[in-house]
Amino acid sequence: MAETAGQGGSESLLFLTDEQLRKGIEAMYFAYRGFTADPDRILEGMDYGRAHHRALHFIHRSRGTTVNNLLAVLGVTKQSLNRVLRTLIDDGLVEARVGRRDKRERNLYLTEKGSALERDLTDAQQARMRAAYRAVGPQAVQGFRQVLEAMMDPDLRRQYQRLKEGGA
Amino acid sequence: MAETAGQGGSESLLFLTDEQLRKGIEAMYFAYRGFTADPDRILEGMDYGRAHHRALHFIHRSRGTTVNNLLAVLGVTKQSLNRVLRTLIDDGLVEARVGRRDKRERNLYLTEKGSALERDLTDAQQARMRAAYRAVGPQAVQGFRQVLEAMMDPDLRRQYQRLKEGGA
DNA sequence: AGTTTATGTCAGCCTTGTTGACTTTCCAAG
DNA sequence: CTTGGAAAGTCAACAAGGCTGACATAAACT
Repeated sequence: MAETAGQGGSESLLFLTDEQLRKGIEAMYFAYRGFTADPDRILEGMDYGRAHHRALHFIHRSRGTTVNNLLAVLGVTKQSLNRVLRTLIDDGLVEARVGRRDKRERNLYLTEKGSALERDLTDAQQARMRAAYRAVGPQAVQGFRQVLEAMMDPDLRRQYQRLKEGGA
Repeated sequence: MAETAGQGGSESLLFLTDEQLRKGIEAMYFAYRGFTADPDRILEGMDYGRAHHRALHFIHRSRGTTVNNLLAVLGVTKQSLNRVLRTLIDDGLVEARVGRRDKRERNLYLTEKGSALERDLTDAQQARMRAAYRAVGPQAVQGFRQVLEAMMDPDLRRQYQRLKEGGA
């Protein structure tokens, strides 16, 4: 019953049952724990946490981005971000240059030290993902990305797509 | 150079580039926020949070499970779980029956009230996932699940697979 | 009888999120 | 040139949900 896929009509819709959706939910939960496990392991012992990782990631991703941009991407309050950013700047991982056009803005850059940590964290996280990708092949990876994108809130999807292109 | 895909040999491996892996990481991050957004919305205002949702979910999923089992699935300390479980029991959402064979164990069940809340939360979360699944089709969903499963820690993958079957 | 297991609980700490209030700096429009 | 609003920073207080360590009880196992 329910041969893999590819009939003509409505695809049998067996993949939309309550049970299948539950499995998807659980898969998402367990996989996310794996997803964060490796960087968390590196961070513990340092004075940093997952929030610092996220800041480093997105500053690396959009060099010279402003605080406001970062707030929009991360979806936290400026007080919450500031606590994290403060320590990263004080510890010399992030540099905040006064904006050239608009001097109210701060353009954020990773220092050498910041880049080094970001690289370590990303390497760890990518290693797991690379192994998973390799294990399942490009076809499955494409499906993975499609489903994730379809699950995002529209605002976040826009943020996500903006990142894929270039741009600070 | 580097035409799309599908040569004979090793699939060109373009899907394993740093950039592709980074996109995957970001997709995971943004999608997870969407994944939790709807139940969180329901919970806020009640005295409960995401931790209560998880407990309700897995108690529903494995009726009569023990505290120890739940601890293993959730991967938190008993003190942390107890805080959550305590309120759920006191509020009459969860019933803890003394084990029949081993009286040290507590078998956990949802009450009517607990089931009702669990259903609301799951409905909200499933709605988003159903929409996403429907938008991308069964082929993509299969890939989605494959990648997630490949990303899990081995222990968690075992937990996950155990849930798929039956069993308390 | 003594040990181990399952559970519960007290106390205290940390990270990371929140709100609210207030300041400084600076751009831009009137 | 003044004034309103935007960008950023900061202080204080609080909440959720993790954590550790210590200790208590009941039941099972040896």
